[in-house]
Amino acid sequence: MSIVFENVKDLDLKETLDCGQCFRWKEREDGSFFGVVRGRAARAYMDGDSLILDGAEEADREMWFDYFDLGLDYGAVRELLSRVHPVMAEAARFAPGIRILRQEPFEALISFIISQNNNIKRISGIVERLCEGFGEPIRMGEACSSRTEDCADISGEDVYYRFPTAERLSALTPDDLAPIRAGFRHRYIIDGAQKVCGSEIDLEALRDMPYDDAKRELMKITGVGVKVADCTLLYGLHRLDGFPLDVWMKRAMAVLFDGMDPSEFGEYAGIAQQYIFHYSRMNPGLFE
DNA sequence: ACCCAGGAAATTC
DNA sequence: GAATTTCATGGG
Repeated sequence: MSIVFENVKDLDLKETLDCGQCFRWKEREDGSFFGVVRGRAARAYMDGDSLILDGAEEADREMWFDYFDLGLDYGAVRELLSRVHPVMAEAARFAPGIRILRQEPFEALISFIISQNNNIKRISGIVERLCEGFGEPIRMGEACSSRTEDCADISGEDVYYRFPTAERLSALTPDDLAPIRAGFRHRYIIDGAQKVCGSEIDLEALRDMPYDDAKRELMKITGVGVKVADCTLLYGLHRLDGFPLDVWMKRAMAVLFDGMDPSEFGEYAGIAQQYIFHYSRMNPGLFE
């Protein structure tokens, strides 16, 4: 079984899945990508302007549509942003197939807690070990309903794992997380899980809250500062006005944009940020 | 050995 | 309060 979305514009899977916004998609030998989203596993590839999701079920069509943000005209957004600054136009032209994914809020939160003072390759490894160690097993194309381990690895089929729930992670100790080798971030992960599942923080409520209020909520978590909060809002809650400033972005804004204020990018600043981040990271010579 | 990695907390000045 | 150090881990 598979899902096809026809006439998809402005989507390049490599640019979108390998630009530092998500950490669970793996590129295969044939150029397709395998990933797990909201407990659904799929293999994604483009055929012309059709997006194919092998292993996905028709019942999840809307979920996948939302995940790839297919309802937004990124061509129009690119034109809008490109008028703000010539370097912005250049960055958008460099990777016009980037889209901002609608990831699960909790997954985005934990992933970007892990991202601090870390590199993308190692972040992916830690996230993978976190899922394999503490996530529910599923199988290609069908969510595994069993809550025990014995659904895994009986048939010889490959087994995949959901991102762990806040409930599961909230019950752990830092030592329990030793196998994922995230070091000092272990207690941050646990604190985030505890505040989310103890309803101290309602992630869904952050969707329609003034941006700065939502950000302050997230920063109640130990290990969540300004940048991780911005990433959680942009990638997990699709707050496209968010503008995470990491070392690359600070340098880019200072050097390439002459200290311009990000708010000048308007309601789609977060998309601008992603074009600029990717453009900078792929062209480090710009800063020598 | 040293430095850096999509930072933030803890400590010091 | 602002500046500096520390925090695990792995790769260059």
